[in-house]
Amino acid sequence: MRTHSESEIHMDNLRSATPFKTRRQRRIDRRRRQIMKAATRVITEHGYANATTKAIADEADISEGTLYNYFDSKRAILLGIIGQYQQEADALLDRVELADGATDPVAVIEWLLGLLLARLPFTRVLLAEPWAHDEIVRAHAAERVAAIQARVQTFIVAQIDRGVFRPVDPELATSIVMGMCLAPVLPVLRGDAPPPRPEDVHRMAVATVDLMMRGLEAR
Amino acid sequence: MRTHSESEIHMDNLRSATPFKTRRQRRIDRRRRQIMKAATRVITEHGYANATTKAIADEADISEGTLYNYFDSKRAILLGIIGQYQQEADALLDRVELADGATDPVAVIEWLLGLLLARLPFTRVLLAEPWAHDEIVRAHAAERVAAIQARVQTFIVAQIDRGVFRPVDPELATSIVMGMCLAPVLPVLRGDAPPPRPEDVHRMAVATVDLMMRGLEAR
Amino acid sequence: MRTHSESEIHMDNLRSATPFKTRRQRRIDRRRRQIMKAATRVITEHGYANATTKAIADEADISEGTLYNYFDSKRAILLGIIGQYQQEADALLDRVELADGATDPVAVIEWLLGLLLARLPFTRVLLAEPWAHDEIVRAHAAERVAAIQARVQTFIVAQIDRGVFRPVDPELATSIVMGMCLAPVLPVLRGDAPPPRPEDVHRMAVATVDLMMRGLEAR
Amino acid sequence: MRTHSESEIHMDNLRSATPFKTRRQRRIDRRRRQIMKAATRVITEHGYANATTKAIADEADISEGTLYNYFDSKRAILLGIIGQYQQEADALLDRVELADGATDPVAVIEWLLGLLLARLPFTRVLLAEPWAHDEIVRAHAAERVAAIQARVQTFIVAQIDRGVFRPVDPELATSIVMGMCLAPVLPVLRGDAPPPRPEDVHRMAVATVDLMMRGLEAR
DNA sequence: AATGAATGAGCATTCATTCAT
DNA sequence: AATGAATGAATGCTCATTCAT
Repeated sequence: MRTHSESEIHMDNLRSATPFKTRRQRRIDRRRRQIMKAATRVITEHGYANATTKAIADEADISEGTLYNYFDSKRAILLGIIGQYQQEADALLDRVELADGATDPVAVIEWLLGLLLARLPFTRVLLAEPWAHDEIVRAHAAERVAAIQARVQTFIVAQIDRGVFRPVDPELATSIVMGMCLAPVLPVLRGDAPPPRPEDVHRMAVATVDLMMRGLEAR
Repeated sequence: MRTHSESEIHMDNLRSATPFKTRRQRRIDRRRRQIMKAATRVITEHGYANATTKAIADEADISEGTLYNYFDSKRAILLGIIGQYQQEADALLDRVELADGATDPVAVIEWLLGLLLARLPFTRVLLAEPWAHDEIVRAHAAERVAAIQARVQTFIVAQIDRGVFRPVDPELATSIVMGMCLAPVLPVLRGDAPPPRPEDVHRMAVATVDLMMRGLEAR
Repeated sequence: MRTHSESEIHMDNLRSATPFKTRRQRRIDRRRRQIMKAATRVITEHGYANATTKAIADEADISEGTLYNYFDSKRAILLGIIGQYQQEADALLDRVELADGATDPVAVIEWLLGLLLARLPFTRVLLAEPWAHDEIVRAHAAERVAAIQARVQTFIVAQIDRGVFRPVDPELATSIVMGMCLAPVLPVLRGDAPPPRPEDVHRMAVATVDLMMRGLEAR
Repeated sequence: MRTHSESEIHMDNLRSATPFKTRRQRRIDRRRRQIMKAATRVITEHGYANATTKAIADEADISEGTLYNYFDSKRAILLGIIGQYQQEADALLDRVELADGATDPVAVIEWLLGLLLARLPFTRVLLAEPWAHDEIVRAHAAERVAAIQARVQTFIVAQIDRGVFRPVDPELATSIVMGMCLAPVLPVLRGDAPPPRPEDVHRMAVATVDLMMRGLEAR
């Protein structure tokens, strides 16, 4: 079967153009998601380079051969995972942007931490595997991060214009703000700490926003 | 050669006891550094799991067999790299601690960014490979990060006690501060941005300290 | 394929419970026998330590990778060979034991020599490789020899009790009797002599029994 | 150094022709014996194929390079060991032959068992390694065994002629007699039993001669 | 003569991918 | 469409042998 990439494109076309999919197409989509889910679990636990196609197939409860009916290669599975995550992240950012400045910043950060944690395995794959030095994978992940960075920067600039934020270097501030958001969940991502309970996530968000807005300095 | 561990111990003894090393010991040390340097380049480019012993040997301009005269295994090379980096990082932290509160925070951050960037390949290996899912490597790296975290937290607590910092949750603040420090160099580490010039590093340090101390909020 | 041990167990269950095997199981068994046969040839010619997996695969006319679909390791192949030989040897001993004292001793020895010679390559592997200094292999082979030794000793004790044999030290006598049986075929096993024709085997058995029963002494 | 083989020959010439050796030659001989002794220990423990030149050099307390100043190759060491053993075995057989028929057969067997056991490591190497399937080693060992066999057979024929032994097939009887002599020490050679005490050796010799002369049959 | 670092061919084993059923 | 046996290139590692010092 040489038809995956084409069928992927086809699928995307269908998805954006019309909500109709053939029964066949739905079955294919279901299988692909099943495989990506299994692959995410395996990659999360062992890393992409150490994740064998056999392990992924076992986890997905299908045979190794079937894997290749739905993806061209092991790498294609990783790219699929990244693409899927991208959709969810974009959706979050859309919601934040819509709500605009009116939104409570604590709530935004809490949303973000929530997404990072809820999609823990995906986040791990997204953050850990770019270092995997596979040019294509790297490019995909870098593009993803850049997109998010751009939207955050736009938001910060808007807040400065509006006089809510002090006038700071927007680019550096964006980097630093993103670093601040990532920092509290890093130990969890690394598996060095257990996933926090919802109230912990709230505390994290409050502390992050507090530091982000007011800084460390005593006044 | 079964002598690495013993010779390492010997070396350490000599190092702490006297600055004298035999000509042989110096030759061995030189070779080990040469191999670690080559391995760092290869691992930086391809990731640990994809770095073959052949590639490392080629990069070091020696034969594959010779590699094993100086390290017991591929993993031992990675641990050697981590160990060497650790020494340099500890030295920096010692200097900062000695200088104490009197030090200009901008200078401290600049030092830190400088270390991260000067040892760019080492930093990359240290940050990227804990995800490698090799328990021993992971433990080593985690321990390293924990040590740094502890020293930063001690510093923050001291500043709070002294009334320099506001009373904030020390643990969360430590995470966030570390995230803020790491953030500006992350794109460089990922290879998505070129290494900054010294004046850029200064700008970064200033901006980081400014945000860290005063926050985003307009007043 | 991680299924060897399980499928082996499954096989055993089937074997003892019912004579039915799936088509798949039969194919697997056939392949395993094919590999063991090839390995026996290679090990016979070069010794276990010098038998490469490549040579075994070539001899079995499969690829090296396929080898590992049926055995976990090179050593597992050797253990498989020993295990298979064990079954045949046990079957012979069972038949001899059933027939009991009534049997003509010449016929028994002839049977034994026949087994050793008919399974010449297996015998060679069994006798040569215990020296291989691989603890697991050695233990397997030693256990095998001990089992045979025990049955022979039981037989000798019975004959002494029955007054057919003189009262001799049973343990030493057992060793010596086994040495006597092995001796005539040793040159063949070592490849220093061609395999004897059936009538030669008969002569050997007659001579062995004659010496064993009546000794060298002129009377 | 390309001079080993020549110096070996030279040495042999000197040895047989004259008792004088240069100081240099004596030093060389001493080193060679030292190496063979070390190699015997290592080969005994790990088998020839698993004995590394490093292990042999360590055991002999010299460097790996020095090994090659005294032997052309690893195999040459094994051949040297076999050659040395041969001299000792020949000496024993000479003594037995000289003493002739007058000798107590129990004493002869006891001597033989003693030699096999006293030179346990050598015996192991001689018996175990012929299966190593190295044609040259095999040829050497086979020749050795054939020489001993010939002398034993000559002895048996003489005893038959003299009316001491029954008229039996001399060739088969020789094999079987040798098997009988080897049998009691086999477990020791295999490392499955501890070396017997001198009184045990005597018991073995008595039992072996008893069985050998009178057989098992009750009369 | 002695050393031991350097070599590189060779080894057992793994795994992404293919393809006959 | 699904299977899983077969493949073989690639990997980390070993070790007999060489050779500059």
